[in-house]
Amino acid sequence: MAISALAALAQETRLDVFRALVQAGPEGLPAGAIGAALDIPSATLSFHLKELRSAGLVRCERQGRSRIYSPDFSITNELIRFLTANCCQGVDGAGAKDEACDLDDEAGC
Amino acid sequence: MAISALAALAQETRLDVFRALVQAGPEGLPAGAIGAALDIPSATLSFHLKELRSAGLVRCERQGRSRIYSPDFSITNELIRFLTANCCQGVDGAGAKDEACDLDDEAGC
DNA sequence: CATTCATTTCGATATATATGGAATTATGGA
DNA sequence: TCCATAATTCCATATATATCGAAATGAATG
Repeated sequence: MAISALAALAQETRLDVFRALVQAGPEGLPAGAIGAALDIPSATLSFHLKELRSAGLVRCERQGRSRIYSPDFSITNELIRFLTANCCQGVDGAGAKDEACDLDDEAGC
Repeated sequence: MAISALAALAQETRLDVFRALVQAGPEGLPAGAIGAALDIPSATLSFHLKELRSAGLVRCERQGRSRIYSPDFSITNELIRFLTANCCQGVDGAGAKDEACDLDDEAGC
């Protein structure tokens, strides 16, 4: 599960779409509205929505000629639990430095 | 930041490597030991370690002829904060269903 | 039933990622 | 200096992802 959820969110457009749906709340949004708001061509949007859907991050229901997409938080919550357990090991990590990650700190390595 | 961290973890081999490092703790592990433990060819491993490094998820320091990799939790912690804020919106989501995500629930959509 | 509107699928194309053998670059001894 | 070891880079190759116009599907409506 973790991999597919991570992969689904690891893409600019898709993350934008998902966040828009989170903002919209449980009511969700019709595909067209998402595309209009984020300026994404319909074919592209459809591709990404399918991706989000198959990762279980969004649900979809028909309403007239529209399709209403809405966020499903169960997977994100699982993901957060997974990351906390497997990738942090209780380490609370103080205050998240804002480094540029240049690859050349630590010089020689 | 979120995108690159998500992308770095959204890959089986890389997630395995990162988890191994988390398990190993702050002491870290030499590249060779990781490769041996997970049975990954050196070139492949090197590729993934670079990827993890450029996402800021691991640090690396020389020690003799080895290179010791260790987990850096600042980014994962940031990531968790990000997901909580942007992808959950306080919704606690009860108990994470374990559905198979077949794409064909909800029938027609 | 023809038309319009919302959205998806198809299909062509471009780009990015993953894999791993072979060559290369350190580094620590004998 | 020469050799073995540890790891990286180089390179060719395979596979997966992203993009988006055009065609197809499906529902509402006159």
